[in-house]
Amino acid sequence: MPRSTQLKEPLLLRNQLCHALYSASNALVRAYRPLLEPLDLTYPQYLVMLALWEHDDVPIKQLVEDTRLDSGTLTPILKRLEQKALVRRRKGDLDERQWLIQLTPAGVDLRDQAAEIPLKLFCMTSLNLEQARALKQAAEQIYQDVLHSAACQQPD
Amino acid sequence: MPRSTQLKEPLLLRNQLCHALYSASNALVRAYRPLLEPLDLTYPQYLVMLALWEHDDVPIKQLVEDTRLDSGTLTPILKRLEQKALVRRRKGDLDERQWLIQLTPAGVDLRDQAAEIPLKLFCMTSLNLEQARALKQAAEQIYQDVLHSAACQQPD
DNA sequence: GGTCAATACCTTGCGCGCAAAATAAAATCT
DNA sequence: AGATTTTATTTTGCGCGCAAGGTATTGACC
Repeated sequence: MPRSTQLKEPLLLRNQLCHALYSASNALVRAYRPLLEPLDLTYPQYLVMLALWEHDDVPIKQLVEDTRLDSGTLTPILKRLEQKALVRRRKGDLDERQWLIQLTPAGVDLRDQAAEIPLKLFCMTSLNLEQARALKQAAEQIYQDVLHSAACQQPD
Repeated sequence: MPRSTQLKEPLLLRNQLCHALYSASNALVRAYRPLLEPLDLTYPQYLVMLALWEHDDVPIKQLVEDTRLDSGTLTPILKRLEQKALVRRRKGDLDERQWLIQLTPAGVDLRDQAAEIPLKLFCMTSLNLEQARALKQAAEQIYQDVLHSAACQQPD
């Protein structure tokens, strides 16, 4: 396939980077499901737990930043994590507007059960470490580029 | 950052390839929104239209394969495209079980309005063609690897 | 030819993802 | 201090994404 194909036939699905990323992302979330089922977590809930295992007792604002989920998505997720008794919420001491999210002992303990998940998932892929690093960096670049959807300056 | 960090601290969000792909994919769909709004399409609806512009008058089974959306997702999407008079559905001639999805003239015409979208989106990123190709190929590889979620054989 | 399994598609139910609007507290301005 | 704006979070509404279960038609087996 000549390297210009992607520009010559941009409407073909097989040439679409976005479709590849979209279906890969969906497939990854599907692959997480059986691994997360023993923990009774969905993938977005797992993302929140990852964030909290790193920084506990934080305002929702920080979870928005760390997980890259928006607040309208986080609110019901946190409600479910609270129902499972994995997190608690308390009013901020300084700022009455913000809620601080705190792991319960059960939430802290769950970390051990999650410890093997990243490696298990990595092993499902045929990527080596170098490829994975390059892919992650490229995905980060796209995320940053597209985040605020600047206008498009077409080249030549 | 040493190259082994990802394996040493696999639970850190900033080391997670999946999180990068997940948030990049979500950000891309968000970036499509203003471009697709004039066409009155969501991103998944746009995927179906891409598939149909390529192969018209096809059974849903083929749309499942081409778009990589499952049938439970496609059914309501096709219903909405039908409401917008972009597609029609007719019973299969040979097989009474299958529905053939067909573009209407309006559906065919919409292709022209979509022609510039892939390039516009590509221009939002700072990727060059080579990077985009590599990223797409890596995403495809992950998609294929993870598709049927084989068991994990841990290396050394 | 009748039974049984496979196939194509639809429905249901739940959890996001996110834009837009609402609420309430803090900060800023005057 | 009172009015205005900003900030943190919740609510609402809609469209997926997908597992699980259902229906109807076809194909395979005996």
